[in-house]
Amino acid sequence: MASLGELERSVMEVLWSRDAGLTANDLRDALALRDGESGRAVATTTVLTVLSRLERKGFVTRARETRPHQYRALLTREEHTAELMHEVLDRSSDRDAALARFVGTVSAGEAATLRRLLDELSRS
Amino acid sequence: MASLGELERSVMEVLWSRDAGLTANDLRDALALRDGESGRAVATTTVLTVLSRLERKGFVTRARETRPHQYRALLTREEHTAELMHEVLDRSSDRDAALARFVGTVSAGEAATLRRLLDELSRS
DNA sequence: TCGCGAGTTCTACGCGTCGTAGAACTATCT
DNA sequence: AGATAGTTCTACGACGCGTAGAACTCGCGA
Repeated sequence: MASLGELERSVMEVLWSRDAGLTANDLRDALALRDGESGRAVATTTVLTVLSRLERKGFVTRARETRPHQYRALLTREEHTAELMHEVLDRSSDRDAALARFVGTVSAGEAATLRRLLDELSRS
Repeated sequence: MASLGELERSVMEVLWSRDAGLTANDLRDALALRDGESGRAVATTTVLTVLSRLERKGFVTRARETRPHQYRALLTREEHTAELMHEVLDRSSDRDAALARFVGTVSAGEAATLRRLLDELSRS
């Protein structure tokens, strides 16, 4: 999976935080709000450029029917994260050893979460 | 953690595959062998450049005492992978949900591995 | 001790990506 | 048909990376 730049990531964050389709202007406004005073005020065309790139990279689809095109994320944030984790794992030659390292470094709470999830998995 | 380019990754692969310290020439040779006919024959200076960049990025240390400097990876490949997985997970706002997605998409064998690892974890 | 050669650092270029956005084009509504 | 909102095209500067020659340094052998 291609990786994301700073602004590209921010746009994805906004798209993930709302699951309705958003327009370029919605996104421009959301970005302006999100970063508040700190001052990321980008032009609408800028947003449109990154949206095109995100579309090309397969992160975003747009509805071309409606006139202000509606943009939405193809995957949920969690799906995206899971996919990235798999990708990282796939690059490792010894997946089990890597998993062992990973499990060895998760917090106690997350270990519990993992146990519960695996439990549910085996029960179904 | 900074990300790696193509050649940078190849160099790390070689360093990970042998745990002794390697010199730039060792690495040049190993890269030439690895890719066999397919023809990645890089100059020693090229290797040295990427080694410097890898050092700057914190992936590699070098022993400056010996004259042909000895380079070695700072982390094992598994540690590196685990760290990347954490990094990915840390970017997610809902870690548990992301973990759930991840667990939901691992193979049966890996699920078993995870159970065993978590078991060992709780036993210690 | 002095220079040679292996090894290292410096410098640089070309390409690709990303943030950035104006200019040019298109579609819609009145 | 014209104004206006929206979209695409084009472009530029910065930066990362592959690539490697040029310049420099250091230790060894004469």
